Amino acid sequence: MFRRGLNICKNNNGFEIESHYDRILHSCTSLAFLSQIHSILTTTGIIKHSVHLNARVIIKYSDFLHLQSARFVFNATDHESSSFLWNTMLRAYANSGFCSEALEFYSLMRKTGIRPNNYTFPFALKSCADNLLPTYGKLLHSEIIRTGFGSDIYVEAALIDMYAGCDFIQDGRKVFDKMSYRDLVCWTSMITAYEQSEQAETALHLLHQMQQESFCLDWVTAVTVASAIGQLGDARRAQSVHGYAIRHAFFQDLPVVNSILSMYAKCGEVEKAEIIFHQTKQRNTITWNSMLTCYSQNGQASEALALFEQMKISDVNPNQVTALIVVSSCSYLGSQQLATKIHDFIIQNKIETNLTLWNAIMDMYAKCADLDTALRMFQEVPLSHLDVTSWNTLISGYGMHGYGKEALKLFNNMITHGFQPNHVTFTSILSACSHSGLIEEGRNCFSEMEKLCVKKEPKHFACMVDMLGRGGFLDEAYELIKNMSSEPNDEVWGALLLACKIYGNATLGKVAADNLFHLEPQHTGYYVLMSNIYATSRNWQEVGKLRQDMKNKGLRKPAGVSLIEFDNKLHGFHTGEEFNSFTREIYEKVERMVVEIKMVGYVPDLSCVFHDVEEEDKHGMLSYHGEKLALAFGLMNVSDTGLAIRITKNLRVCSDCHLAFKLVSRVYGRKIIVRDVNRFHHFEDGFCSCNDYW
DNA sequence: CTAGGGTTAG
Repeated sequence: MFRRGLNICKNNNGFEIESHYDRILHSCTSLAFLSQIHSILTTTGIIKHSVHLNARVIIKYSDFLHLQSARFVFNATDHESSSFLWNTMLRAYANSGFCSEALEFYSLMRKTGIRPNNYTFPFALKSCADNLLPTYGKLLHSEIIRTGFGSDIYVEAALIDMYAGCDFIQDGRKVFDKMSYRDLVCWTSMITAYEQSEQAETALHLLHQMQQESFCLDWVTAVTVASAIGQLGDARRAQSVHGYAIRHAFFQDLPVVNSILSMYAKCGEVEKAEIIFHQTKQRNTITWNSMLTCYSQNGQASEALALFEQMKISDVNPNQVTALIVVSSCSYLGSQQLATKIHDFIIQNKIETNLTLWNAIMDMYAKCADLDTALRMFQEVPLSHLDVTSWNTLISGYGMHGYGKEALKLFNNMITHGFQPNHVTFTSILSACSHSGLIEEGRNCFSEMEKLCVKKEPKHFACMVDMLGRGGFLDEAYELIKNMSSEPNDEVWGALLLACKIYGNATLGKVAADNLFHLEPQHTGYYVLMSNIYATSRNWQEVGKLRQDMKNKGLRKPAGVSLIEFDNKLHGFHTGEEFNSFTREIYEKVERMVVEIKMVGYVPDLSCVFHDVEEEDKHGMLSYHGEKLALAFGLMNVSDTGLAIRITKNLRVCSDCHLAFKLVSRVYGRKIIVRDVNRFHHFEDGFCSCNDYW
């Protein structure tokens, strides 16, 4: 009935039929419905008479990523005569990301003798950018000039995008400069090109020029500008973009909200990002991910994980990006229970795990003291599918746990299997050697760097200085620094300073410290280290001087926090935690703990106390160290004695706590795993896996 | 009758 009615109509007025179906196709939202319409159009023969409807069906199929059906429609048409349907098919390929198909199709078009026009080139160019084919793009450029379309504004804009996409910003700029007329889109394209290649200042400079030519930003430009300012981390200019967006009512557009949210995140303005996040009622996955990133990038990993719990019960679905952020937050916190939970979530929600995410999960397990799982994941992937990051992750994981020999084996395996190591590989292997005291092996690796074509960077020297310094080769370490080809940085001097602390070498320590105070005057850790060196030699005068120096500069010792997982939650303990009903019990436990380990020979190591306070106060301050509170909490709550008590600390564990933990592990018969900023310590029966070498 | 610039992660 339906069909006959249409046929009657068609006989009366063919044009009306066409626009009728055009409307139906336009509002078509499912592939099944589209196929139905398509078959009606074919059997009635309506489609034969309308080039326009053919084009509409092709585009519609490509919207559903059914390029085969689209191509089928194209092939059935009489397309020899004009370039219109060719352009449509090319558009279908290009806009759906089928870049190589698009380019193949373009060359077929040329071979068939169809002349490209101003509509053809933008689509062909787009496929070069997405496909990173600068050579082909340049070829097209000369063809564009030859065929006389070089000053079509759409073609020029596409050229700029193509060059930008292929990382040839300068060639894009040449096109831009030659344009006789530019509209807002061209300006935005050029500005985006600079922003994407991390030339934020140039991007903003161009924006300024654009405004002088009386163009106003639209919401797309605003997004790009927000991104550029985020790159610079300029909180003042961030505020002004925010204001501009509000004044021009761009805040209706979610992409603008998201880009401003992440701009604030990159400027370290967590509170402002939070306000925007809470004000936004219609959030999408990007909104959530931006806020998660904000927390994770600003050192608030626990907040990120808490937000993730909220996201789970929201109506928005986490994706691969979400997984990456959450996984890296968990790596930072080092909680094994959470690691398993997050991994399960990824599997249950069928989040596609590419190699990047796979490596991140491996890293999470390694940093949550579950090396076995990390290794299993590594072995699950065929060798040919692994990348350098996979190897680096495992090498550094083994290194952190003090398995230097295994790390070296992995490193050698990697070379044997023909993988090209990079700068991260050497940082990992050198620090692995350092943690295990494998000095000779470390020296060998270091000297092999040139042969393996990896440039020696300051951080590699820092690893070497750390390794030699811990091993007691202070002079060799200092010589290495003096012979560096580039200027030694704070990491290098920091490693030397640490070694001087271990060996109580105040003279060399002062050399390192003076360099550090010059390079990083705001970094409190170095003042603390140097004054610890003075404190060890009871040079209270110098300790006082340094402390006054810090006071004058308004510096404070960073707050140490120790995290312990219990009941699927993380509990944080700060040094000098306030006394309340909850902590009272814990303090009492610490007191009992100290009494018990004193019976097996514990003598508090007072050198860890920074301030030169009265001796009896010092005892008090030591027992209030966050890691001791966390340990007491663990002893009270982790009732399964076969289970290790796991603690993560944001600073280095101090030597007093290290000693206390060893003794607690013996007296209480408990395994304790501590991750500090540098490495893992596995305490068991009075010993630590680091062999007191850390 | 067909075209272009955009947000998160790494």
